[in-house]
Amino acid sequence: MPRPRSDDKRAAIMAAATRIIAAQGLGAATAAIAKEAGVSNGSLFTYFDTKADLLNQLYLELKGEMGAAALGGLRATDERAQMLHMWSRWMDWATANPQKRRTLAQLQVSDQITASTHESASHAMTGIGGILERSRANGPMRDAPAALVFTLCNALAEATIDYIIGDPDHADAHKQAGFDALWRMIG
Amino acid sequence: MPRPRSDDKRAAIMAAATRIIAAQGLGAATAAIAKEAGVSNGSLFTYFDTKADLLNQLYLELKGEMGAAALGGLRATDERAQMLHMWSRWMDWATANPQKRRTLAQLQVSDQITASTHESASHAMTGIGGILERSRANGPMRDAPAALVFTLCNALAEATIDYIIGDPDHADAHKQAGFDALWRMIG
Amino acid sequence: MPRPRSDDKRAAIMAAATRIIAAQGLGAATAAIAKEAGVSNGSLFTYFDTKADLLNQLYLELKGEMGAAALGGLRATDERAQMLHMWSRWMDWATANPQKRRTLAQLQVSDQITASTHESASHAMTGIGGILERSRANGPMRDAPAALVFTLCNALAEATIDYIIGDPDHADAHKQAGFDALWRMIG
Amino acid sequence: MPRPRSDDKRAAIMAAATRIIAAQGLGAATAAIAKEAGVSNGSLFTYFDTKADLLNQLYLELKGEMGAAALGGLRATDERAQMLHMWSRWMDWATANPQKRRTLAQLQVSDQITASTHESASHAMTGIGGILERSRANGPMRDAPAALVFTLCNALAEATIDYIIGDPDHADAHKQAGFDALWRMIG
DNA sequence: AATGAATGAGGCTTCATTCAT
DNA sequence: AATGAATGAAGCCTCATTCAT
Repeated sequence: MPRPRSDDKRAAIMAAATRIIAAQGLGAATAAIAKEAGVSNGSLFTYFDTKADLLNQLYLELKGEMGAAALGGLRATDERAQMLHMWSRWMDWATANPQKRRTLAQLQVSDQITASTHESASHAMTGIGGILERSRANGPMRDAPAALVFTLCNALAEATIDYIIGDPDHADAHKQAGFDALWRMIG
Repeated sequence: MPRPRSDDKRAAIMAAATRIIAAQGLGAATAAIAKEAGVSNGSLFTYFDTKADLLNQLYLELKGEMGAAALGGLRATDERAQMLHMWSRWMDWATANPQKRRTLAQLQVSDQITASTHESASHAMTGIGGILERSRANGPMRDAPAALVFTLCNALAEATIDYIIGDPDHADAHKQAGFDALWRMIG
Repeated sequence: MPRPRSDDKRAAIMAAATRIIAAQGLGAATAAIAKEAGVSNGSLFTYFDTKADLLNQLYLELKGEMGAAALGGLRATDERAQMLHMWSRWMDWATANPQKRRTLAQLQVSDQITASTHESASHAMTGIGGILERSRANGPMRDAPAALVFTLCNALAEATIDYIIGDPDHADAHKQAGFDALWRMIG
Repeated sequence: MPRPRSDDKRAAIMAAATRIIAAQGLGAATAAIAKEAGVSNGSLFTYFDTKADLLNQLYLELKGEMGAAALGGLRATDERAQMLHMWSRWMDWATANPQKRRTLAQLQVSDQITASTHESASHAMTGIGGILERSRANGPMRDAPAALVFTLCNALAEATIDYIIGDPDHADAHKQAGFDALWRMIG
């Protein structure tokens, strides 16, 4: 299958998938996604070989977007400030894009996502990982495996986001509380 | 008097569902579950009204079992010791029952699980919550919302478990590292 | 299968079947009928070998009851008076027992009812047939085949009943109009 | 431009349904209908949303065809001649299309047919109703409700058809006998 | 390339009937 | 005899994917 031309259409399908999956879960029919994208049933399969393929690419894209959002506007300050900045951006992106967040969460645990996709996705987090490494370099977790620290940090972020989404009126307070907890953990 | 409804059979179906879902995901066919349970296709539906019903009950059971495991053998010592004991038990259960853990994780994010089921399930965590409350009573998070603290703690546990499962050779070290992180966060 | 003893239970099942089929159609589950009869699932099959068997017996019973109702209280008067009396009783039974009527109508067209059952049922109509024969003996249809006359008469009755049920406030007028039409046809 | 939805295929499904239902009753499986139509299992559902939908459309079509058949070739003569012509056509259609007739009869009493479908179908009978109205305008049923008259007439027709189908060798005689009875009733 | 009809393999669930108790 | 659990064959419908146009 040759690379089809219209990137717009591809993007439309991705966006539609995000919306539909957020609403209906991963069981959503490809036909529903195509319709939401304003594209025909069959066209979807000229852009993605397979439903699983679509899912994997969507995962990569969302994860990448999230990572980029977290890292945007970073300036050269001390570790704590950088970390806080990143944390804040991360929370902001998640609360501003609840559908993307929700879909991403579903994809994360889906068995349709390949191991290799998971690995690629982790690259999107490299930047975050770097900051994290520097942040913990002199803290109590300095000797723990990097991946464990990263996993813990990620879990904290996800939990905080979940909590914020459930109680958006106190978003800032929760955001701060989450960060403080994080920093106590690693800083 | 007819053949009475057998608790064994119900349990067999639950166990089979755990195994099959761990292997195939929530999309697993009821027929596959029935077969694995050594029960006929239709019998499954005399024990559970619906596939969703089975899933909800399974969620409740697994969550309950996990909560009970975490709380078993608790003795009246200081908070840190209690918390550590609980943490340890929790990790042990999870690593000893990877399929249950995996299935539980899938159920947790499934949109088939009712809000009311989620609520019931949270009761299984009450005991854990109590210890957690006492543990943080004099710590840095003493003023944070209980639910947020709980969410963070849970996330830390899940992340640690995930990590342990991925690298079981150093289970004890990771378990300890996770707990230290937790304690720094709340203790 | 030996004839089971409790005629009460048999009757209860019949009555339940009448009610359930009136409400749900012939597709009604045997389990639903059993439940309505206050009898267990499996008991139904000690009274009737098969669902089709139940249906056939029910057909026979309802048809017989209807025939008997039509013929009750007949006195030796002239043909027209007898016919009118019968017609009136027939309509009355049908309007007083709408569920039986409705179920009977469904059974009449069902392909589950055997040819031999249909034949047996026709015996229940023998009495009616006799009166009909005498009524038409000197009328315009005196030379038509008896069965055709009977069929036409029956159709007229059914149609009139249908109409009465749909507009019960003018039952008597419709009853009379139907009879007059009948008498013009055969009398 | 995709393969357009084929009217032929739709018609084939309708025809197949007529045949299969005539033979097996309304319980016939959609798969059987699809197979008889030479169409895939799932294709049936691109032409009809639901089995009930198919049934309703089939009812409409058959009823319409029957009504049209009855009214074909009508000329401006007196009422009795028109009525006879119509009656004759009606009988002819029914005897020439026994499967359609049989299926139509099943549908007529099925609870799958919507009230609104029944109403639409009655429009197909409007023409017949008109002739009937003129026919009875000076007869003994001139003051009876139109619907009742129609119901009776219809019942007579159905009964006559049933009888003819059961004894096709004397079709013409029965046809005439039925009509004479009708005319005595209303003319 | 785009469209949407066509395909047919399953999936969930129902149900008549049988069977252990 | 009575009960209701057990069985497994269908049945309706959905859906990813293919294909004719």
